[in-house]
Amino acid sequence: MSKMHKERTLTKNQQIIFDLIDKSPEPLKAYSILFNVQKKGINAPLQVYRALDKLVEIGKIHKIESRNAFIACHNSSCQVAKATAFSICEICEKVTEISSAGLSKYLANFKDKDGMKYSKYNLEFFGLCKKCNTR
Amino acid sequence: MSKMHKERTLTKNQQIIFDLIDKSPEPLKAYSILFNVQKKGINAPLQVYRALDKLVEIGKIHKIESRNAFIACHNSSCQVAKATAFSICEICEKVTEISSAGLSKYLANFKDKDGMKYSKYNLEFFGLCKKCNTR
DNA sequence: AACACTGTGTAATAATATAACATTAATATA
DNA sequence: TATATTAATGTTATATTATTACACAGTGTT
Repeated sequence: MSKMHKERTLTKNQQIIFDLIDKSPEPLKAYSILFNVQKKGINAPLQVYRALDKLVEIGKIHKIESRNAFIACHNSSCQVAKATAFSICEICEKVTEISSAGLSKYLANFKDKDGMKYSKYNLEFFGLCKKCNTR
Repeated sequence: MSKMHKERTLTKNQQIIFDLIDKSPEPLKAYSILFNVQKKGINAPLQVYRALDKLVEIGKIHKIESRNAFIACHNSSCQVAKATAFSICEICEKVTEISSAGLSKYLANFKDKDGMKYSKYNLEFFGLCKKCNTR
């Protein structure tokens, strides 16, 4: 077997919460997640936040900071949450993860005035999605 | 008089809150602002949030989304909050607004897979600042 | 005057997130 | 196997961030 990505086994709570986010067509908020998993035995905000923290840490989901919401990672190249870019529609709130080799290369190599490089970034673009743009 | 940037006159609350943020060496959170301006007659969260919203809207301050904090704009070229970039030190939490013509040009012209351009963006870089990096 | 618009003041509450503590499960390694 | 260690869980309480709803004041129209 070749040296491939180590698939971490999720714990029960992590799996429940990841499944929910992964199936969702839109970013989910922590308390909306909570309400949706209460039937599965997850009762408290902290249980949700702990799973979310870990899932973000291992790159299975991303947090959309401007919306306080979470989305599954659909970018096979980002095993860790260190370089994220999204487009956000200001009308319908549709969020899409951007995977552009050019963009990620540009940002990963970006240096500030002092020549400083950074280990992580998060970029959120805002505008109108195709559908909302032509309405 | 030439066609220069129209300096909007801030209202009393807006001015009080802008002054506080503008003098601060670090991003300020809404409730920390509230505590600091109570002696000036601003008593309620909503008064703070309303001023913050307006100040963000007219580009006098920016919100650091990942920190829920507000910083004065020190980038003369951004009269409106439509294209922002920051570096954030993960140790000391120092936040600096990045003004790079190259970066802003690259991002302003960025098109996604569908050729879609976006009207706004917010970019947050994370890493260690110079000081923390050499400690 | 009547209207629209923007901002203010206040109280109440909603939404987001963490602290603190006790317990249990999983992993590692002696 | 025992035991030490780390990671995850469960629960209660609480802190932090942000908005809703309503009454009113100032300013500039028409």
